[in-house]
Amino acid sequence: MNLYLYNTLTKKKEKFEPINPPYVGMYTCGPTVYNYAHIGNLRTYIFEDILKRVLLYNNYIVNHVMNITDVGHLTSDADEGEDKIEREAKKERRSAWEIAEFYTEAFKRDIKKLNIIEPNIWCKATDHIKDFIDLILILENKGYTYRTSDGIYFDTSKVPEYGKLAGQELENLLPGARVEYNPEKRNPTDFALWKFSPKDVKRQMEWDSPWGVGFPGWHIECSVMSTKYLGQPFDIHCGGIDHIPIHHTNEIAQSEAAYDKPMAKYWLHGEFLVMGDKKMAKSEGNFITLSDLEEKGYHPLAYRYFCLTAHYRSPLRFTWTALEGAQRALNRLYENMKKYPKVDAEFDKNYEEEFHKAINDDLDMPKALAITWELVKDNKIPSEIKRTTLLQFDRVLGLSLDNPPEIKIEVPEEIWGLLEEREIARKNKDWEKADKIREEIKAKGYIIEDTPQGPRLKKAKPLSK
RNA sequence: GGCGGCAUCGCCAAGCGGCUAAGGCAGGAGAUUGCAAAUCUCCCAUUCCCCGGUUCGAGUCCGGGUGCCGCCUCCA
Repeated sequence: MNLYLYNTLTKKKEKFEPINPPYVGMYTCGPTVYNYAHIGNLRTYIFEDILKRVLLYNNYIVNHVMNITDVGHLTSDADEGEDKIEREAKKERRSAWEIAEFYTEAFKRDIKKLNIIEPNIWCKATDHIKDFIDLILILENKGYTYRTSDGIYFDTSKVPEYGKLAGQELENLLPGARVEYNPEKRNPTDFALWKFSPKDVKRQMEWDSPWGVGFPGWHIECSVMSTKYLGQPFDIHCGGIDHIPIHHTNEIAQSEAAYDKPMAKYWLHGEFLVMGDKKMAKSEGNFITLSDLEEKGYHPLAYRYFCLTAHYRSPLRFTWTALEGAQRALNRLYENMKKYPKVDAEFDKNYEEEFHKAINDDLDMPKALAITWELVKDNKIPSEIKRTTLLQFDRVLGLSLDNPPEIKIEVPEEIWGLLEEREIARKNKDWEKADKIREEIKAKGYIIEDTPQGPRLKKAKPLSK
């Protein structure tokens, strides 16, 4: 079955044809590890995971590379401002290296909880300084660079196609734009390849280079590491939609200038998660982390399910009610799965084909989920077949349908006491007292479900906002 | 100022010119329960922001409004 993907480069849905089938090289821009990821960041990684799983489902052999930006990402793309990692280190009174290490681990924990398959290769920027310098040297030899007082810059006017990914013309960037003006730059879109360490402050992360002590620019990192591990051109490059106009545009400029061939064949971008009507962003101060969700009693996979209800190229509006809905829907899938007998059976070919068609149509996960529900509700399909078919779907959905996670909650001693008291009242058919205790427990944030096996506790969830 | 996108049930959200406008959540009715919860069954948009147009046929294409968002600062 053909796979179709929307390519930002051509602005069209295209038939996916890897350069060297059945191998697929895929590079996804990883996190800058100066803080926890928020669920908006994580939406993109979920989208990329779905993409990868769909490729695997189509029997491609995927080599997935993800970078960790642990140096060089400044607080402004105008190449002003501080290095994000160093700034955070100062704030937390830890070394830059510790900060990077700490948030890298936090990130890896998050994606694990979301059932995101780990990349085949993780690469850290600080492990590739020599490679960055090598590429800058190539660019320098080809005349693409120039020196200013604070670094080595890439001259974007030397690239006729500059901005092709974003569809932006150089000339249109000036008027009204909120660009910090750097008088030493030849063009407003020029960007730093290598930045010199400031004279007055000692940086924690800095290296020698042919141009002086300093650190690499952000964009060079992805250009170098993607090509190093995947060759050039490689098949797929992904990232958030925000990377189109600058980061990916600059990657393309560098890589194609250096090697005179396309950087990647397909460029895919995930849309934003929005909060109210605004995007979720650290700078907007409206961000929520995965731990925030967990603290409220939501499972990370409920968030994954929530993300699957929207197409990756549409903005998705986050509300607590919508997340609650996702959690409930997912629980229902789990409940259904538990009922089905665990015996070997062939999956249902018709449903599988429908599902396959949906995911191959530019990852139409909302459709795929709709098909999933149709199957669950179809009483013409025997339950053991439902089970195997759903497990087949779960190779892409990644919702752990075969092994539903238990939501662990911490219950204080006090609640256990009340619960016991209520059970005694119930045995004595003192319903009034039992209901009163139930109310009391509810007031303390827990909901009781009486089952034939005894009472079960759940954390009450705030539905507001 | 430039570029791009979006407006579909109370909420989230599919749909990309043609069967009766997916699906989930919420809501309603019933089964179950001491009552609940959970679970199960059934019901739940003659209509797609507004106005024109193209077409045998439009939520889907075109033109014009209105409202909103993103990017051109950092961002997934």
